[in-house]
Amino acid sequence: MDKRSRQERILERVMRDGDVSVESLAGEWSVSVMTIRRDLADLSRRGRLNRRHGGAVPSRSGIVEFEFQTRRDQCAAEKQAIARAVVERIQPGMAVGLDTGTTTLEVARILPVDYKLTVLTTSLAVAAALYAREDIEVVLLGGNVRKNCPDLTGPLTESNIRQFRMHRVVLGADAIQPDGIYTTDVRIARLTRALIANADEVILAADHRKFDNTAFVKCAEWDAVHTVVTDSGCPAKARAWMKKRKINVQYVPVRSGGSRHA
Amino acid sequence: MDKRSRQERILERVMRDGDVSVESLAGEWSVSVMTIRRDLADLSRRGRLNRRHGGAVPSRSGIVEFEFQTRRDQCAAEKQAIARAVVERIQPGMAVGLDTGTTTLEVARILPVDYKLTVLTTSLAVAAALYAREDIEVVLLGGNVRKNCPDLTGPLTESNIRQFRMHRVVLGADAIQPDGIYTTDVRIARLTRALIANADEVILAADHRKFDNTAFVKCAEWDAVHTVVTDSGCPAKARAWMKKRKINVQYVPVRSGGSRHA
DNA sequence: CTATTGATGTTCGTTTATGTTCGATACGCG
DNA sequence: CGCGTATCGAACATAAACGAACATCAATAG
Repeated sequence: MDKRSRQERILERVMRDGDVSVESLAGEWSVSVMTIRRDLADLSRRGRLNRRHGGAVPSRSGIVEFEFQTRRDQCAAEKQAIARAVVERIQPGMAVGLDTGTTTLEVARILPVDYKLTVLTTSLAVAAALYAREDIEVVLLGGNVRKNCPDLTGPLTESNIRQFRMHRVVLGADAIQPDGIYTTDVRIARLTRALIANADEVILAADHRKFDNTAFVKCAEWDAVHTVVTDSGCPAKARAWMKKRKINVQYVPVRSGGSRHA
Repeated sequence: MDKRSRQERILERVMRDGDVSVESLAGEWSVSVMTIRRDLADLSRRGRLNRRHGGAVPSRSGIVEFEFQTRRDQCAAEKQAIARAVVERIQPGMAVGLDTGTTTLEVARILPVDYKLTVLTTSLAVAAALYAREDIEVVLLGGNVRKNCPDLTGPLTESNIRQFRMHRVVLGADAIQPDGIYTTDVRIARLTRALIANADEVILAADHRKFDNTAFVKCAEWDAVHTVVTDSGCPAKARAWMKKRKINVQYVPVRSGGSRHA
C-alpha cells in the first residue's frame, strides 16, 4: 500500500464514516501514527478533509458527495476496436477535433505515429494522453474545468472552437436515438454543436450500449453526422432505423474475448 | 522478451492486479530494476499507467495527472515556504491567475479551502491539481500544449487571457535581474506580459536560485511587479539592488540547510 | 570490418517514505 | 482554574527507491 492509495482510502473512509481516528487508520494498514498524521496534514492542506484532534472529518460539512470514478470501462474491447476503425478515416496532416469521453480517448491513444496531426480537444484526458507525442500538435480549447469530469466547457470553449476549422471531428455520445444524438450535460451539447459546425466531416464513435441509453439533451440531428462507427453488438432495431435513414454506418466486429496480442 | 512485449505484459499485470512493484516485475523476467523503471517511466509518460513510489497503478480514465518530467525539484522546501507566503496575499472570492511553473503549482496545491476562488491558469499541472477541488472554479486558458512542459501557449492563450481581469497574478520566472524578469521561452514571455496587463496586483514568486540564473527573454520590467516573494537564501547583492529600487520584497525564512549549492 | 544505435546493466549521489524521539500543545475532568 | 494524559508536529534517523551518467552488449548499417 503506497502513500497515494493509502490517502485515497483514508478519504473514502472519512467520507463514509463521517470521522476517523488517527489510531484506527494506523492500525488498518499497520503504519505508524506519524505516517497517518502526515497523510492527514497532506489531505487537509489540499482541502480534501478537515483535521480534528485525534483524527479527521469530511471537508464539506456533512455533505458526502464525492464520486470516485470507480466505474470500470464497460466496453473497453469494443471501444478499442471502434477507435481502430476511426483512425482509418484520419489522414496525415489533418486537423482533428476530439470530443470528450472514453471512446475518443481511446482514439487519441492509438493515433498513428508521424501523421503530423493537429488535435483539438476539450478533454484533459486526451491532452494528457497526447502530451508526450512529439509528432502531434495538441490544442486544448480553453474553458471552465468541469467537476467530476476532466474536460472543459463554457462560453470560452465555445468561442475557441469557432476559431478553428477541422477536417475531422470525432464525437462521443451518451445516447443515440432515431431522432438524434443525446448527451447528459447541456454544456457538452453546446460544444458538440459548435464542433459539428466547424468540421468538414463528423464521425460519431459509440459502442452498442449507446443505442439503448437515454439522455436529456439533444446535441445533434442526424444530417450533421457523416459517419457512425459502432461495434457489431449494435441491436437489430437500431441497425434497421439507421439503414432506413441511409445513415452511413460501419459495424466493427468484436471478438467476445476481447483483443489479445499485438 | 523484448522491450515492447515486456511493456505490454506490464500493462496487463497492472490492469489485472491493480498495482505492481518494480521489484516483482524485475524478478518476473530477470531484468534489472532500472529497466523496469524505464519501462514504467515510458508507459507513464504515455498515460498508460500511473507511477507510484516503488511501483505503478492503473491509470483510470477520468483521472488526469500531469507531471513535470524535468529534473528533480531542487528547492522544494523553499518553494513550499514561498507558496505559503503567497497565499496570504490572496483573499476569498478573488480571481487569481497562476502562471506555469513548479512554484506556482505549489501555490495551487495549498490554496485555502472555501475561499471560493476562481483560478485562471495556463498550466495543465495546476488544473490537474485543482481538478478535485469543489470550492474552486478553474478556468484553463486554451492554447497549444507545449512539448516537455505541461502548459499552454500561443495566440489562443493570449487572446483568452485578455478576456479576464484578475485580482492577483502569481508569476514564476527563470531568471531575475536588476533590469527585469527573464524567462527562457519567448512564448511564455508573451503570456506573462498578457497576464500582467490584466492583473490588479502582480506577485512574483521565485526561490533564491533565480537571482543567479540568466535567461534569454525579458518578460517584464520591474514597475509591473507589485510584490516579490522569495526565500532567505536570496543573495545579498540582489537584496541590495532590490532595496535600492524600492521593490517590495518579502523574504521567507527557510529552515536550516535548505540550500545546498554545488 | 567498423561505426552507429538502442536496449540494458551498474554505480552513485539524491530523494522519498516511514519510523522514532521529545518538547509543546490541546483536551477532559475534577 | 489546574492537572494528567493524549495528541501533535518538528527534528532526526534510516532504508528503500529513484534517476542521471556511464559502461556494456547486441543488432544493424555503411
